[in-house]
Amino acid sequence: MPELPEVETVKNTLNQLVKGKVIDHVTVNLARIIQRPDDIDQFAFLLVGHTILDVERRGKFLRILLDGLVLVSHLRMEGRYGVYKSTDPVEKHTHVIFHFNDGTELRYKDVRQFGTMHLFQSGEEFKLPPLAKLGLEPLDQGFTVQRFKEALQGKKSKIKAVLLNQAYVVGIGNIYVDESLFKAGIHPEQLVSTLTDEQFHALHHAIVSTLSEAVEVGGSTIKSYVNGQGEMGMFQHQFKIYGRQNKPCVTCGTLIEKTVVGGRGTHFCPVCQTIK
DNA sequence: AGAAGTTCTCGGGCGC
DNA sequence: TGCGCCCGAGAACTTC
Repeated sequence: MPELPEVETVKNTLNQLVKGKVIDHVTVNLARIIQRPDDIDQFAFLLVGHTILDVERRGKFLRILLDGLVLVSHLRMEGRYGVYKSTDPVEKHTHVIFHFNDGTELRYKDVRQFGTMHLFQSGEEFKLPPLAKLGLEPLDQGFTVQRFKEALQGKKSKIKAVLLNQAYVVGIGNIYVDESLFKAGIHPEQLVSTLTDEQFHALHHAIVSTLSEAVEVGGSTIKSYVNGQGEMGMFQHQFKIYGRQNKPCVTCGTLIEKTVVGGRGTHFCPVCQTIK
């Protein structure tokens, strides 16, 4: 489900909904979600009595900051958070519940069960997986064309595969990579080593503008994504290439094609996106 | 039936 | 030979 704009939106809504709440106890219904510590009872025990101070984002990960602890959460394909009253019926696929001392609770639902949670002592989270070795934040001030180019320097793969690799630039997934490559006029299979300076500039601009515009409208909802308040994103209405196979390109009218690149469904315009 | 917004691991290949 | 890097395939799971 979520790429950077969706996770950013979840972060914002969680900050409105759970900041300052104190955890009374934690229920784990599906052990595989909890990656750290190994023991889910220990995971639940460690969180008791702690207060949520803030929610931040690193790439596609949420960092839920508590006093002395950090919960690192990845939604993978279909993970979602919601705040409920403790008396509300628990919906199917609810795997983790953080019960607060005010009669509300934060619930994590995940139909496909791919999501992960790692609990760390504050400050430890960046030294270890999954946050260690993540790439540049594309919406940070420091994400310049120069640094973007340096991050991709020496890579021999296709540009789409490299952009999806979170070790170089974080937050870009299958929707925004196709949208960004279309906007920059670059074919998804062009090798990084052959990109011109002009293409790096165009791609940098396309990534930043596409992600920014998506954040502004709350991300994209294809089928399941909602923010922490159950609201859908709106950016899917602005897709120019993703999911538009066999429809005319908005620029030239040529029918958009769909192939597989790096194992992922890939949409592109065969006229606007040529390999240079 | 096959694909879905993600990422990890594995085996194999290449270049230095 | 060893290492690093890269690729593709398959895996994790449920729903449509």
